[in-house]
This record gives sequence, structure tokens and C-alpha cells, in this order.
Amino acid sequence: MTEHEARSATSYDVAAVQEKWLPVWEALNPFQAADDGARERRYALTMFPYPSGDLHMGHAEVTALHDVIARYWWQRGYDVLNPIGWDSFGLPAENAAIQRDEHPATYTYANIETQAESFRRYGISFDWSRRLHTSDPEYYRWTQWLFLRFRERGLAYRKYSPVNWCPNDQTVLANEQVVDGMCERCGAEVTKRELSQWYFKVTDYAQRLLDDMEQLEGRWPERVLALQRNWIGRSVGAHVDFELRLHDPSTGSGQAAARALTVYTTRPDTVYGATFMVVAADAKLAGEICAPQQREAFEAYVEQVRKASDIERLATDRPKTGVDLGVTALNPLTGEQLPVWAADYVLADYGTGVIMAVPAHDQRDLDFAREFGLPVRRVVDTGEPNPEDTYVATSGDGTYVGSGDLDGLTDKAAGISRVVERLEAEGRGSAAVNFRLRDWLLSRQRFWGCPIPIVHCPACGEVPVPDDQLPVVLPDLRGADLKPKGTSPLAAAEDWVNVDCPACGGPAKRDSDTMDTFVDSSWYFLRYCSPHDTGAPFDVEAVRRWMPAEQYVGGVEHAILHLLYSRFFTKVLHDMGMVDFVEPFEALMNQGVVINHGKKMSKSLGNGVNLGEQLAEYGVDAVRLTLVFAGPPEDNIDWADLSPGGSLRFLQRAWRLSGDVASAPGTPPEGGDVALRRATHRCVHEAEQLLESHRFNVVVARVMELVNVTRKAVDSGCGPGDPAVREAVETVAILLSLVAPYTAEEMWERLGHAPTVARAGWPEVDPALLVRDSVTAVVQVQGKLRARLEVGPDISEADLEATALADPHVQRALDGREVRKVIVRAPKLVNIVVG
RNA sequence: GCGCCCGUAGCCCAACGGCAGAGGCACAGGACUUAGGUUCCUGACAGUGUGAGUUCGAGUCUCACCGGGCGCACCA
Repeated sequence: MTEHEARSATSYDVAAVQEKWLPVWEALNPFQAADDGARERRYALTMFPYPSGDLHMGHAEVTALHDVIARYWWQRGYDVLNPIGWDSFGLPAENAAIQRDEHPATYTYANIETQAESFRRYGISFDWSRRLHTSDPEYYRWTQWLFLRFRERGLAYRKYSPVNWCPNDQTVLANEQVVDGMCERCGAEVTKRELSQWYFKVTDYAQRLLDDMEQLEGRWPERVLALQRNWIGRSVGAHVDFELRLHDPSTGSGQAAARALTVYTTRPDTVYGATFMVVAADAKLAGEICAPQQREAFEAYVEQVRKASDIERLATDRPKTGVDLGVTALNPLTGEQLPVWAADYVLADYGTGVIMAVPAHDQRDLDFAREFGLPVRRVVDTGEPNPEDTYVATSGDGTYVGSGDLDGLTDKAAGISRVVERLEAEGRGSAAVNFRLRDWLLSRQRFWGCPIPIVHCPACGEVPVPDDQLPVVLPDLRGADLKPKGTSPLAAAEDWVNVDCPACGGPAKRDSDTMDTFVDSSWYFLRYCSPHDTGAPFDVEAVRRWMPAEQYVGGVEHAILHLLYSRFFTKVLHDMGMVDFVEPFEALMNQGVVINHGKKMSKSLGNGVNLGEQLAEYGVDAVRLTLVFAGPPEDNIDWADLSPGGSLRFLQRAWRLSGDVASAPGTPPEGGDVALRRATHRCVHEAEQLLESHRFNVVVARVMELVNVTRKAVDSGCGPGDPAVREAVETVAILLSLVAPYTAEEMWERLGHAPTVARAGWPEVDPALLVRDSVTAVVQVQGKLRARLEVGPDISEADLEATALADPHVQRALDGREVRKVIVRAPKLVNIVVG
């Protein structure tokens, strides 16, 4: 092929171009964070992947979008930290290992290599020198270290609690292993069992997790903030003490007990309407206070509750069940004796696990009262029909009735504070704040996770593994060793589990649980700042330089847990003096989901789109461009609506321009065709604003526009030799480098430049070229368009008004009517209001 | 039940409260071609889900309704 033929070719070989530039970039290493203080730092973070198989369309989308931001920052001259790693502990690897009779690491690290290679070919601007895997002992050593620090602060503790239990497999299941109430492995109905489990005391930070969201307002999606608020679930109310009376069967009279039943309520003002009490059936308290004559019925009920599957529990309109505990409690304000029941509609781990039932004003209590023939007493008259008759509870404002000195009051807030004051004065209650948020259960009876660095000694109790003995490394278990058989796989590894107590040297056992993988991912973004540090989880100074991350990009499926846990970790580390900020991610972007033909891609639907096939057919750039151009980043995009073929054709059109440029590299653009120069500079100017506001799809549209006008300029305008053409095409290459790195690089070379276009620098906008010689001003009469005027951009309001009023079209529209008001927005608009 | 988001051409999507259309897909016609494909040119297509309100002016702000999507849900 002659040079002329090459230059006039209508398309380039996509695969060949990819092969050509990959090794060049690898040698140039243009995306390694310098961290030398020469330039302002920016941290672009993307949620690290789980290594299940090769990358799919979802990975392609999120990294394409994320890379637009990172590459834009590079072009703007920032020192960018854009790291990648793998969240590599987790159940799929363990299941695969059982199936294939191998070690989970085999599956895990093979997939990591596959994904890493795919990311490399996909041309994401990652800093590969900071790569980490949470399943590496060098990483999880520090996960263990952090666990021990949390424990020292009282933020990691152990308690007995009910967990999912598969009676067939004889094993504990994580929530995500329970599918529709059934065991994921064997299909048996899952029940509950009490086990000793580790927790993080995230509830200690509930208020701060809520308050600090103020800093995120406007920079995080409103939806995510709403989800987190909802999850934390702060409510304001009161604790109220009801004196318990145990029933004495010999005399039939109530005896005062040494304890009080403390309830949490958001409506202390309705205490006069309480007609019974309910204790959560699965709360320890229920068994403790149950009268002997009711013991048998109670035990039977608890057994029934325990067996209830999640399917039943989740059913709406489920009939209320419960059992009378045979004891009574005294209403602190009326002295009335209220029967105490146990039921499963009261939750053991919310509030105090006990409620005062006010059936007239709470539908759940009313349903229960109706089921068991308990009294209903209205104490707030809302003007609605009486719930005692209708069995429809009323919860709105109204006039208090039958409520002692509250009677006649109509203000709920006043009613609440009056009751709370009185309770506080009598020492029978107090105002209280309650959260829906529960402590974070982090124990998992799994193998492929971070071991909990605790030794259980018969003499010393819980003993932390000393820091200098970390990491506690997983033993070499594989295949059948990992099958569940009543104990966690680690507990069966005798050589591993039996150790000398670090405190007394006597025989002891290691904790055989591993940590929830969300623990691993709650601090990886800190580790990226100094990934090879061997003396600490992260270098405090490095974190000070890079964190908080300016931008975090990832799926909305992590809106609650991962983000909440990461925020929690950050606050604890702040309290430990290890970081100087309280929020780890300044801005958050949730990309949408790639669907196909209106439905989520799935194997069972057979509507999956294979990323590898798309890349093979259209090339990396076309696929990336398609995903970025598809719509706003946060919208779901339907692959069926998209046209990777169209994207490829556009890229070829853009590329073709680079062969048409006839001026020499370095030709100054000054003196070039002004119209084309204006289009170029306007495009860059708009792209800046669009990129800052994450409207990447519109950026692509603007580049397409610039390609179109440049084509016209070459073919039928100023011609290929005009310096403005070179300026325009170089601009196209730089703008395209954010989305289509291979095409951009190829263009850059054909334009006579050395690689890499990714670091060429952002084009400088000449403000003079953003000004037009004339502007179209529209003239409206009564808001309706009546005339267009070509005017100078700096026309005065008075001149514009005069010109507008003199226009014949306007005069005709006015039709002699009196002009009452003229609104002038020079130089774009005049609106004439007539009387 | 509570909360959040979204309705603009056949389709995906643009539009600081100021001319409803930037860009693309699909479609039609033309040029090039033996033909197909590619490439280039040209074209048609909506008055913004409905109804009120605010405003000189509303796709844009407010309210209600209709339609679609999502999250949480026995949280006292």
C-alpha cells in the first residue's frame, strides 16, 4: 500500500490498532500517579470487582464512565490516582472449589488474571502499580489488625443471637445464602438458631452517620442519601417503665416483681389508651417473665415462631399470632393492670423488644386485639369513626379524651412533651431516640474469608492474636474439606484450630469464623494510597495526601451496606487519629444497569449480551463509546436500543479526518478559518461544562457535531490545508481520548504527534472565539414568537427594544394595541406585553 | 402502607424559566458502485402523559391525577 492509499483509506483495522498501541502504552506507563506534589492531586475511585469469571457488560459500562472522569483529570493536568484491585474473598470461589475439588484460591486468582487482562485490553487508565487483592495475606493481615483495634475500642464484640440455620446441611447460612426462605445449597426450609457471633457496634455511630450526610448533600445522589437515612431510621419517642407483676397462682393475686418492663414508643401521649403489652416472642425476656401455668403454651409458640420460614414472615396481611404470658404490668400513669403477651409481630432487636399496645391508634395492635378479644380504647378523637367499632386505627392529630390532664388538648407535640415531663418527674420514663440500624453481624461460617484473629482459651477466655503474629493465615483446605458438616470448615481443620493460648500458653482454639467480605471492602480505598506498606494498613501521610476521594463510581446496589460500612470505618479511623476526615467519598456517581430488550440480562432469560463478542465485533472503542453515548450515566441503558455499529462508523469518520489534514504539525491555528475555529473552541468550552456535570452522552454528541462541521470545512469550505482544520482535528483526538483511546491515539499519530494523546493536555479555550459577531434575538408579543433580529452581541437593552418595536412583523402583531410592558434580555430576547 | 425517580419524534436522547431538536439509531430519496456494502448529500416525523397554578413567558417551578420504574416495609 502506498502512503497515499493509506492516507485516503476509508477505514482502519480495529484489531490491528489495538494490538499496536497496547505495548506502546505499557512502555510509556502514562497513568501512574506521580504523588510528587508537582500537580494538584485527584483520586478517582471505582468500586473494585469481585472475580467471578471474565468481565461483563456491567464492568464495561462502569469503567468506561469512570475512565471519562479519570482521563479528563489527566488532560486537565491533575496528578490522578486511579487504582484497581479485587474484592477476592467470597462464597462463589468456595462453591467452585467444592465442585472442582480444588482450593478457592485457584478459581479466584485465575479469574483475577482473566479480568486484569481484559481491563488492560479495555484501555482503562488504571495505575497498575497499586493493584491489591483482599484475599492476599499482605492485605488481610491489616483487616485483622483493624478488627483488633476496633475490639480494643469496644466496637467489636460477641453475643448470642439468632441466625439462619439449615437443618439439613447442619450449617449456618448468611442472609444471601437464603433464597426465598430456602437453603441455597439443598433447598431445605431455613430456620433460626441461637449462636455466638461477632458484631461491629455500628449503632454507636448512628447519629454521626446521619449528621455527616449533610456534607454529601448535592454531591451524592439524593436517592442514596434517602436510602441511608431510611436504613438508619432515626425516630424520636420515649422509654416508659411499666412495673411488672408476676402472677401468684396460689392466691390468684399479682405480686410486684423486681423488674420493670421498659417499652420504647413514639407516641407516649397515647399511654392512657394502652390496653395490653407485647414482648417479642424470641426475646430472652419473654421466657424469663412467663408464668408457670403458661410455660407450656409459650414454649410451643416459640417453637412455632422459630420454624416460621421467611416466606411466611414476609407475607403481608399475615394473621397476628401470640400467647398470653400470664403476667401483668402496671400502667405508670393510670395504675391499670395490663396483660402481657408474647408475639412475633414485635421485634426483639428493635427498641427494647417490648411495646405498650394502643390498639385504637396503631393498626398492628388493633389487629392483635381483635384476634384475641383484647379491649380497644380511643384516647385521641380525630373526628374519624371510632376504631373501637371500625377496626381501623387512627393515627392522626385530634383531641385527647380519657387521658387525664391531657383531655381537651389538640396538639400532638404538646401532648407528647407533657407526658414525657410527667414520666421523667416520677422517674418512670424519659425521652429517647431510637434507630432502626442494627449492629453489623460480621461472623461467617465460611472458609474463604478473613480469619478472625481471636483465640478462645478455657483459662483466659477471648484472647486477641498479638499483632506480631498476624496475619492468621488460612490453612490449606480444598474440595471436600470445605463441605459443610455441622461446624465451619475451619473448625474441622484440627492442626490449624488447636493452638497455644497467646496469654497463658495453655491449649486453646482459634476462632473458626471468618469475616463478612464487606469488612474487606470497607477500607481498600485507604490501602490504595500506600498498597505496599508492610508496617501499617496504610500510610497516614499518603492518605492525607489523597483522601478523601474526589469521585467514587459504582453501582447503586451498594447504596446502603458497602457505603455505610465504609463511612463507619472512616469515622472510627478518624476517632483513632489515623485519618483527618470523616467522610471517605466526596462525590458519588451511580451508573445505571445495562439491560437487554427491556429486561435484566440473565442466563435463564437467555438475553445476555457477551462483552467479549461485542469487543471482537466492534472493537474496544466502539463498545466504550456506545456505553458512554447511550444516555445519562445514571440511567439504565437497553443494549437493544444501541448501535455499536453506528459508534464504529462515527469513529471511522473521525479517524478519516486525521488523514485529510494537510498542514504541518505545529502549524499555529491563528489566521485559520474563523467559523471552524469558533466551532472548535465552543465545543471544548461546552465539553468542559458537560464533563464537570457528568453529562458524558452530550459530550459525545458535541464531538460528533465538531466532526460534522470539520468534514464540511474540508470538503466544501476552507479546505484541508487551513490551519483551523488541524486545530479542529487535534481537538477531536483529544476529546475522543476520554472515550475511545485507541482511535484517538491512531489519529494523534497520523497528525504527526508522538504518543500519548491521553497526556497531550486539554485544549485552551480562547474566549475571543466564544463571542459571535451577531446573535439572533427573538421578539415575542404576549410570549409568542413574532420576529427574529440579527443584532450585535453587545447591543444595549434600549437599542434592542427600539429595534424590536420598529420591526414590521412586530408592529403587525401589536395591531395598534397599547404596549404595557417590555421585557428585554439583551441580546437574546424581547417580550412585549400589550394591554 | 411509607419514601424516591422518570414520562419530549417510530426508538435512544438534547434543550442557564426565553426560537421545542444538539447528536445518534431506524426509515425514505439521491450521488458513487456491475451489485451489495462503505462513503457523501438530502428529507420527513413530536408541541413535551393529563389538568390546574405561579410567571411577561413553563418541557423546565408548584400542586393534583394518569402511566412506568425502584427502594424499604409488623421498626412500635
